[in-house]
Amino acid sequence: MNQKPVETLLPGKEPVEEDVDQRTEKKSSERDNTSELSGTEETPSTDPAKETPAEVEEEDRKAGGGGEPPVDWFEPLEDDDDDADSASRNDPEEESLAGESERSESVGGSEKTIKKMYQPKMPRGKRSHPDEGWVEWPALGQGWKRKEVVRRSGSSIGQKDVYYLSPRGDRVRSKVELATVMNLDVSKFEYKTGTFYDGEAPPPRVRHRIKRKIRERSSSESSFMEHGEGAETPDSLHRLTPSLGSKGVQSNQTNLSSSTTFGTSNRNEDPPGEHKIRLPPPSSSKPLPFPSINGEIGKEDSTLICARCSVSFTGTWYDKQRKRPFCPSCWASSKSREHPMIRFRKWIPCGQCVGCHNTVNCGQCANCKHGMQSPDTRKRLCRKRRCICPIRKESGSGSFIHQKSYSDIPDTFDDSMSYQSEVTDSQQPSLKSSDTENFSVNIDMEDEDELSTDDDDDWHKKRKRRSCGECKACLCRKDCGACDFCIDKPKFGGSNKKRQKCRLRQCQRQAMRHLLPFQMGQGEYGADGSGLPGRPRPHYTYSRKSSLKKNKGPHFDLDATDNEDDDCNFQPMNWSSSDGNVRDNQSMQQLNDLDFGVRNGMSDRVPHISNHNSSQPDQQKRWDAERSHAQRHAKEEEEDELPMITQIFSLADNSAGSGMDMDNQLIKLLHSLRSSVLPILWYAIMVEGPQLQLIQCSKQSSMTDTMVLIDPGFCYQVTVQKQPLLPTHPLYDSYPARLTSVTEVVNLLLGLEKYAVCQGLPPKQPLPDKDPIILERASTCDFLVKKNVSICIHCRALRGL
DNA sequence: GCCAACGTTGGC
DNA sequence: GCCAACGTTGGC
Repeated sequence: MNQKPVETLLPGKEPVEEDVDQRTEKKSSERDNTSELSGTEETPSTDPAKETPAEVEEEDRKAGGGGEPPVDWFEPLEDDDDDADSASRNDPEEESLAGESERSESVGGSEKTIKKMYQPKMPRGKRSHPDEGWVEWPALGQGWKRKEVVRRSGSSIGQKDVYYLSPRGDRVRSKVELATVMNLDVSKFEYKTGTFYDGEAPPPRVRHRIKRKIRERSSSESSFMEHGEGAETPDSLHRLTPSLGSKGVQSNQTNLSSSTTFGTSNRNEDPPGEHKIRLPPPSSSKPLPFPSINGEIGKEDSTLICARCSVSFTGTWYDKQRKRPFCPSCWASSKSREHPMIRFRKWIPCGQCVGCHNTVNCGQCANCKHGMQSPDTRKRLCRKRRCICPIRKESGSGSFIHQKSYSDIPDTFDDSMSYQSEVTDSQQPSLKSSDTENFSVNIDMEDEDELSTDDDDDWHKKRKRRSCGECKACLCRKDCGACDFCIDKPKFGGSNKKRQKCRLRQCQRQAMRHLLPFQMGQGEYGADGSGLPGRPRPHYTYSRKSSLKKNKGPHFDLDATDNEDDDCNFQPMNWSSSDGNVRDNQSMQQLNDLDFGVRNGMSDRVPHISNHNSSQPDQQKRWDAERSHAQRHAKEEEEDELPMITQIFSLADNSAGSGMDMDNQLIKLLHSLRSSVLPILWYAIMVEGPQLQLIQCSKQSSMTDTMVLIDPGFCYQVTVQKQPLLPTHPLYDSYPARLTSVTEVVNLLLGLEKYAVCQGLPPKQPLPDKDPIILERASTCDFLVKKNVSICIHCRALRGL
């Protein structure tokens, strides 16, 4: 059966789902497949890591199952081999295959996918052209096209996503979207296959495909295979992936030597063909009634009664909670999805110890005898060949908790782990069967360590590196609903083009800068945004070194890299949108805030201009600069004739001590203001604090330098040219102390329009024409005076008027 | 160099 | 099945 590797491999590579009927419609893709498959099939035989042809055949046998019912197209063993090969050498063929992989996204590329899975470490190939791979799909109507894309990396590698393309060019990703685009009832449309059905919906498919393992490569694994033991190697025994078990189940029917892993005495109960369920490894760890005794394993094939169907069976199959015995059939039927989160960690033998180097079964130990005498397909590793790696023992003290990995482990993980435990209970006396949790974590941790330096780990980190998980933005779970990214989201009625996380939720430390809720800092912080929080934009080489260098500005050491103080440095920021309703723009006041924010704190209503020395030239120049700056921006806005809504916000440093609820209340008010008509050219923005600010953006307004600041408690303050009005200002007497509604805000804004800014006092002595006019103000200047009054009484008093 | 767009992948 | 959102690409 090994003479025709193509035939034996093909079934294993067949996508388990549908596709049979589809293939006729994918002729073009199949043509590609033909040539690529030839490359695929050759991989095992050309694998230099295989020592002998016999070993290659052994692998083929395992992979192909010798004509057994189709197995999953993710053949872990092959994958392992290939991975091992990848780890131990640079396989030129692999490179060529990578190229093939790049072309294998379209329909019918399933077979090719097997190759893709073999090279998850390969850098992502060139993305296929969006126009490629589409197949006319008349089932949906004239002009519709369909395309299948196989995920090329990640833990869901190999998974197929189906897309449809409407005649109008709408790209549909799901049934929901399809319903939207077609505006038809698609309830009888099977999205995956692209067909309509009559009557009852087709029964849910039993997915043969398991979650693929990925990132499962290690040199130790490779070296292990070099022992030439094929299926009998500790490696195979140590596999956790159920798919391997399936392989074992399938292959054991034709080849005892390959029936190594975890088949059970009742494996024949596996449903055949389409309904054949890949069974998990048998359980033997806590709280099984047949734990290892003195390292002995072999009680597993005792008779149990299935808690579901009452059928007696042999083995140690339990439900996923491991509380009740489940026969394999019920176990399988209880699994709609196999270990979605499992990374298929392995116990990876060191490959160096005496046990690992021993390639000959002693034939005397209990495990050897068990293998020879028991029909149980589980082949247990000869005790003389167990890994006795001292490193493993040193680290096997039960202190392996690896929170992240462990937290990812679903309850179903036990099923896999039990097998691991079965193998290692005796191997690792310190790990009792009751140490299931630690044990499972142990494995994961160990694997993490093993793989910590490979690209795979990099991949994982890469995917996760945009979130520190600690900053307030990361902890925030609620979308603001107002930023451009939120607006883009379908749930907010957007077109889902940007597909980015809410700007307020972008990690303040690790998100790319352009995703952070500011861009205004560009001018203030330098064109490259140096000094701003967040990661610099990538240059697609992801060589952060050069980028981070730029990040070290003089004002802030916000190389966010991991500065725990980042939050404290968080600056007011804004975001932009190209969607029209929210537009990238600059708040003049906000720009000024960069300098004066601290002095302008909500809690401080004491004027910072404490005396008439405010007339000092530097003070006046600063004001002038502010005014000039603000007016310049206002002019730009007006020239653009586009509504300006600048949002500035930070979840960092909630100095008011209010919780997220209060923040949210403030955001709600912001939203209400945004959806309301405010007095002309008043805009609501959110800034650090958080603080809601109402700003007048028109230089034509007498309130151009006036802001209303609302804190999370809805208390407000009015500032003019960054200086707060004294609490004694009569304005405050006319309005409630807290602005809790749009109406109250609007009333205040309307009231402000009745005021003008105190003009202060002109210099006593006329200055040369070219000199700037320096105004003086009293320390108690009202700033805002009625429009028919140009100078407040305090300034007048200062001059003795 | 920026950024809109979107392929892709993780997670529920 | 669907959504969220990360990372990359190509156009500008």
